[in-house]
This record gives sequence, C-alpha cells and structure tokens, in this order.
Amino acid sequence: MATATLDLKPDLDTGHPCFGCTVREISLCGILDNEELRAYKQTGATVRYDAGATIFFEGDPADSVYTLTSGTLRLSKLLPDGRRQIAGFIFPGNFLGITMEDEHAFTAEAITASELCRFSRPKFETYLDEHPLMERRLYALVAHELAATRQQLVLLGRKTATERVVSFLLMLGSRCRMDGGLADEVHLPMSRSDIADYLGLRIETVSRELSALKAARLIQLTGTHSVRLLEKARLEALAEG
Amino acid sequence: MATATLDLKPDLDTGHPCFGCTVREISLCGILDNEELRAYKQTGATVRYDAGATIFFEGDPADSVYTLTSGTLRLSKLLPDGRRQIAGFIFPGNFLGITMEDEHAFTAEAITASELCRFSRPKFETYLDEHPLMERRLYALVAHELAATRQQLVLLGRKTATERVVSFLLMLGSRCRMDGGLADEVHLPMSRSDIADYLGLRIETVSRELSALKAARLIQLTGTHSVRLLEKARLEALAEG
DNA sequence: CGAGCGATTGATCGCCATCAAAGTGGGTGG
DNA sequence: CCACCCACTTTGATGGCGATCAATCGCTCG
Repeated sequence: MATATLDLKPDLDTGHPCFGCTVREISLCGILDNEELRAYKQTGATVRYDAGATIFFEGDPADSVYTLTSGTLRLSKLLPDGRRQIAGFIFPGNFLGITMEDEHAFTAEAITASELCRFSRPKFETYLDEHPLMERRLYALVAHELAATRQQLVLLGRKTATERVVSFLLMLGSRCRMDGGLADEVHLPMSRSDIADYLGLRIETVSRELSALKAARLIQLTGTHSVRLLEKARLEALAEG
Repeated sequence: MATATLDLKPDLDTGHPCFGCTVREISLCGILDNEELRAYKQTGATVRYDAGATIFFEGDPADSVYTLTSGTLRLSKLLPDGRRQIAGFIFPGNFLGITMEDEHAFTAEAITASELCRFSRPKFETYLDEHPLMERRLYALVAHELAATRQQLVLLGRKTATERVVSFLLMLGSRCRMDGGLADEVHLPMSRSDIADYLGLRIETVSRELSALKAARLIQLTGTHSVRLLEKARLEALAEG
C-alpha cells in the first residue's frame, strides 16, 4: 500500500529545528514537508533520559506520545513474582505510545541515554485530524509493528534457544543495514539480561548460545555489546530450524 | 481516547442489508450510520468458508480485507520443519487483513464454517480516505490488537504451562461475557491442537493441564469444546503466577 | 590495586516434550 | 438402530532442553 501520497518529503531548510535529525525519514515525521514539520515540532518538546531511567510505567496514564531520536528503549512487563518479559526494543525513529487506551500496558525504560520528541495526546490527535496522510502513516507503522510482534510470537512459542538467539542477531543485523551501518557488525546496546527477557530465556542460556555460535565460527564476539556475523546464509538457516 | 466522535450509530432500518448483523457494534462498521453502512456494504461481498478451508496463505497477495460475521478463524505460521504457531484467533466482529504490506505474513483458516464481509483493498482504502472516523476506528482496533499480542508475548516468554492454559480460559471467558454469554461457561471452538499451537505447548500438555484443573475443582469439562470456570478468583491468581 | 557488577562457564535439576497406548465420540453405512 | 471406523483426546512412561545453582572471569571505575 505504498501509495504516492505516502512518499517522503526529502529536503529540509538548514536552520529548520529538525534539520540534522537523523531519523526523520524513517519516522512518523517523514511525510511532513518543511512548513508542516516546523508546525508539528512546535506542538512538542525534546526530552532526555539517562540510561536506566523510566519514561513511563505500566499503568501510568497514556497522556503523551513520543518519537525516539537517539538512544535505545525497552518496553517491558513484570509478572507479580518478578519474571520479566520485554515486548520490544525501541530504536531511533520508532514511535512510542501507540496505545489508544487510557493507560500504558507496558513500562518504557531507557537502556542508554536517550532523547525523544514528546507530544501531548490531545495535541497529537488534533494534529492527526488535520493531517490524514500522517494518520495513514501512523496506521502503517502500527500495522508493521503488529506483524513484527506476531513474528516474535513464533519465536517465543516454537523456536529453540539457538534459533531464538540467531533470529535476534539477524533481526538486529537487518536493522543495522537499514541504518546504513555495516551489515555484518551488529551493535547490542542492551545487556544479556535484556536479551534474555526479550527471547524468553535466561542470561546463562543466552551467554552459552553466543559462545557456541562463536565456537562454531558463525559469529565473532567483538565486545560485550557487539557481534560480527560471519556466515549469514548458515545463520539464516539456523534461525528457522 | 474514546471521543464522542467514535460513538456507535445504533439503529438500523429493517430491510437494511446489515440489519440483524450481530457483530456490527463491535466491528469496524459500528461507527457507520444507515446510509453510510449501506454504501459501504455495497463495496464488499459476503463470502463463506467451510471448516478447515483457507481464506489466504502466508505469502498470498494481500488484496482484500475482511470482517468476520460468523464462525472462528485462526491466524498461523509454519516453520520449515512443520512446527506451527497460531498468532491469534479471529472471532465474529474482528477485522482481518490489517497488514499494510503487499503480502500476508500469516495464513488464515476457518476453524468452523465461517462467513465474512470481503472488501477489495483499493476500494477499502478509498472508503477510508473519505471516512476519517472509520480510519480512526481502524487504528484503534489495530492498536488494541497490538496490545493484546504483546500480552501474548508475556504468556509465551515467561508463563508456565498451567499459567498459559488458565490465562487462555480466562481470556476466552471475558470474550464470552463481552458477547453476552454466561460469564463462566466458555466455548472452545478450536481443537486441542489449535490451543497447543497458540500457547506454545503440545496437545498432551494442554490436555493434562485441563485434567489437573478439573481435578483441583477449578473448572468443569462440560464437553470437548466447552469448559465451566468454577473459581474465577483462584484462576485469576493462577494465571499471573 | 581492589571492589563490584555483568558475563561466562560448569554441574545438576525439573518441567514439559516425546514416545506410546488406551479411551471417547461423532458420523457413516449396513 | 447399531456397529464400525477414524480422528481427536486423554493418560502413562521416559527423556532432553533449558533452568537453576554455583563458581570464576574480566571489565570498569574508584
């Protein structure tokens, strides 16, 4: 459904408040032109969070929406006894606060120091009312997120530990390529604990799987937070059983 | 975000093509009035599928969207070796074909004989262009679906077999109450195999868990496809660990 | 150089999968 | 109407993958 009307407006004036924003093209704002974006930006504000800080808790009133411009966030939920599941990571350009409910169902925390553009819900909705293209793009983003989340159901419901870890690395790998990074050097901003809670495993298992992949010469552990993918084809076969 | 503009239009003329449609109020169409609905309905067609029939396969071009009016569907995905994950069940009133991609990422099959209202994507999108309230409602539906799917991530990633089965029963229970059925009598149109593939378990485990809940006098198995929930409070405690 | 936290590696356990067999029920044809 | 059939479900016995418990490593920062 990539209609012409959803094409991005490429050029921004130098001096524009969003000039130099590295994520505009892949974010909600990408469809706005100079004037529209200036007006839109003025309805919001830039906010910063330190690593570990909480943007909102599960159960907090959902009165703002955000676009992440730098850093990494995690969306998570705790069971009463402390078990944690991470529903997703938010990378620059991603939209946060998709819900139409009154309360957030998940907690959003900064994994690394992060910057976001924040908009109040009422203002955001008014803006949407006046910009149907933006609403359509928002819909496309949510629909895409839904598809990705369903894919994660397959991972959690049916894949083995090895398949989960490899799928995760490939997923981040394709993200990096999207961001213009090297295709085979994957940066992992999150801890082993975050990875484990995203993949439905324990940190020991994640660590063991990474070590096993390294021993099999399929990856290289270039640092605690970076991995080099050595054999994409074999990894892709591994990821799907 | 339940604004007044999203309220349903209640009364339909007798003789209206959608008069008697039992799911209009909880479906996408709920916001349309007599005239709008008549026009909308004319852009689509009613289609029927037998139990077991496939509405579309993973990878098929996504050229139609649907509203389920009767029956039950499953959305599933197969791994190359035959492992299956069911991403969700579709009940009457639910929208099918949310994707904005060109291809369906999941296979949709009829669990029981089903009826759907089908609309071609281009016509549907044209209709959305002209009816912003409908688009907003569609967004709300998808956002809600995303939240539900993320909740399912918690189930698959972190819950035990018992917790999964109990969560599933309670989920269907709250659905029944929504549909005006008895709150504690849950109908399970799907097979044990479908339940297992939805919960990331094997059918033997599902069966054993149900037997154990019955032995604990927490449920009654009133038939292969129906369960009575006896102790909601204790079940709810069980579902969350 | 030492403290402390996250990551890795090792040893063992337990939940759920797997393998196997018996039970159940709905539909069909005699 | 009943007997059979076949698919689905349930129950039982055993096994394996990943969790758990435990110890060590290694980086970062004071």
